[in-house]
Amino acid sequence: MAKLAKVSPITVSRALRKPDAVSPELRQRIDAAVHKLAYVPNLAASRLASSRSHSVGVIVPTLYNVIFAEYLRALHEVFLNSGFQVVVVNSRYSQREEEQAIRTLLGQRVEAIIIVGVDHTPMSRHLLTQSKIPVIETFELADNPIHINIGLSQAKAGRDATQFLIDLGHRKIGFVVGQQDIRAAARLSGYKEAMEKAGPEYQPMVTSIPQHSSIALGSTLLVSLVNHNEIPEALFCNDDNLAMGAIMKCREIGIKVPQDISILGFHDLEFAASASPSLSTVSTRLYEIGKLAAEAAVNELSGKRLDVSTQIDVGYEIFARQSTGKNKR
Amino acid sequence: MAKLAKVSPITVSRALRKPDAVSPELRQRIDAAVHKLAYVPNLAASRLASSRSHSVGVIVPTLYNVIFAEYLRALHEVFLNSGFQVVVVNSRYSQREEEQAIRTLLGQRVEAIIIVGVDHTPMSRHLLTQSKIPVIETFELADNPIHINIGLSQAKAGRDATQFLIDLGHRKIGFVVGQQDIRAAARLSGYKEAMEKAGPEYQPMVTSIPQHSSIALGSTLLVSLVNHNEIPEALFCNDDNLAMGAIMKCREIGIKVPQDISILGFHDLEFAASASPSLSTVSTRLYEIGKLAAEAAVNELSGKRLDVSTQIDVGYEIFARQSTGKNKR
DNA sequence: TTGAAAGCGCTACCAT
DNA sequence: ATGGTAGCGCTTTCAA
Repeated sequence: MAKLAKVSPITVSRALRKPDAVSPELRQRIDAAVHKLAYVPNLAASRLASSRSHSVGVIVPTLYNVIFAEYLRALHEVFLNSGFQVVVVNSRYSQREEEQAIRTLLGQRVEAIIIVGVDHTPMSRHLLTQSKIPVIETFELADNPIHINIGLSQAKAGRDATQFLIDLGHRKIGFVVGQQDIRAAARLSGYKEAMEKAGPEYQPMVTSIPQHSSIALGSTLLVSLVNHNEIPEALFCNDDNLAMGAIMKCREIGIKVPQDISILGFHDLEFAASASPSLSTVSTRLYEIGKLAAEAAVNELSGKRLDVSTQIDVGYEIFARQSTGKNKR
Repeated sequence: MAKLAKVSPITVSRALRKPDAVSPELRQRIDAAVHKLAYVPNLAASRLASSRSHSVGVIVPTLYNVIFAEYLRALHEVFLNSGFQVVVVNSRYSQREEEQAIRTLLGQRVEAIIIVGVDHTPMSRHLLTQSKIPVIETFELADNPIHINIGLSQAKAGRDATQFLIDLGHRKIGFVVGQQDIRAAARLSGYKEAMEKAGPEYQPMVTSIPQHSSIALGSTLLVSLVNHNEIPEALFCNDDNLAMGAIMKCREIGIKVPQDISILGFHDLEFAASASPSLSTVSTRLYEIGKLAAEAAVNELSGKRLDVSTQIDVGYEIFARQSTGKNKR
């Protein structure tokens, strides 16, 4: 490469990184050679020599549904604008794979890690703590954050969501979930707490099929509910995908929403507001979490270490739309 | 690190990569030091020295909806099982960002690239061609594949889908699309071709809002259709997200599907079969494309270069479900 | 503005 | 089974 352009390697390096520092003639010779050879600098060598990777790592539990879409969008927007490449790794809801992902990302010397959740294997925690890079844990609130933590109390959200259904006059309230990740378990515990507090006639009913969440799974879950139990007066679904599927299955088999059954989702995914009936749900501010997380990372990296708290509770909000209503039974 | 365990660096390297090649005592000393320091080998150095990255690059146009979910799932399954790390990069439907993604991935010396689509900037093509690694272009059929190509004719699928609606007796058939990527344009051209061939009373009606596809956008598009035109007898939606949104909006405003309007989607996404009414759509075998692509890459990399064609047409299939029916108007 | 020398942290190769 | 040597392809530092 350097030979083809008849310059020294260091000049090539400079021409590629700061073209202004090189004379026009040389730059042109180099550009020609670069193009001719389809030369792409070896990032491994570059990273090794400069000990900068210009990349950040993002770990999400799934790429197979739309739950983290807005979150990822926010992360991409902020990081790309700040000159960082975003490496997305999918832990597939497995702490083992999450630990593997952390190793991979640290091995790549990403300059920050944004990770969903606050529960990790002891080894993961250890790796993250020792890594000396900014670590942003998101979506939940940690008792003991590794570093920066931006999220909301999933248990509290679950409790309030359940109370919202109780306040509508419902007693038989079911909880519906696919594979039970940690945040689902927290919401479930909030649900149980609210039910217990409401009185003995509020019996928890949990329906679960351990598969990754999807609209189709929501339909399947509703069918299994219909087959096995009496139909509850209200359903608290672990996410909007399940809620949407449940609504559609209700429609198909003639159960009216919300007259016969109230259905409440979680996350306020893109389709919730435009569904028919529109979906009542708990907004978790997915975009905002991503934006704050990325900004926190960028701030840390620029050394600006702002005076903001290391833990941010973004809260949540219950949107009462058409899929829930007062108990009429 | 090596000093802490009092062994040579090369022994550390061996202990980490093939523990069996090292005596138990040393291995133990090394493991202890590794853990104590939370040591993670620098992949940049490893890659540089070994010129192996053990990773493959995947470029998709979006991570913000569910279209590529099954495809990604298949890729992950095959590659992880074969010992490759999967690096997913999002080109956000931009050829410029796609070229950037290619540079990044080649810079990382990924061992193969799986990329959605067959249209790239000349520079992208050049980089890919010169890279000497397996390149798998997916979803479309190329006249001139860079290397391996697994997909289907989007134009033909669009034509047949339109013909399917024509055969149901519909004349006023609309085409609905969000942001117009290349595959959407191909399907649109197929639609126009079928309409033209059907006769002069078949006037193409295209409704488009250049935003990324979502169920919500489908609702919005249907509203704009209602506001601006007479309502068509049938709607060919560029993907199931839009179709789903359109169906829900129809329901909301009292248009009966399929009695008043037939709605056809594309891709057979996870929710299509369980929607209510269930969604007629064109299955594009998302999982199969991903699986074949990953297997082709793994084969190439293992030198087994099988005797299979370098281009595979996986075809497509029209699923006539409940959202389409004979024209009753 | 350009280049020479040194070294980033690993692994391949060859010894022992 | 273990280690010494060299070198991967860049960038940093210092000189010219």
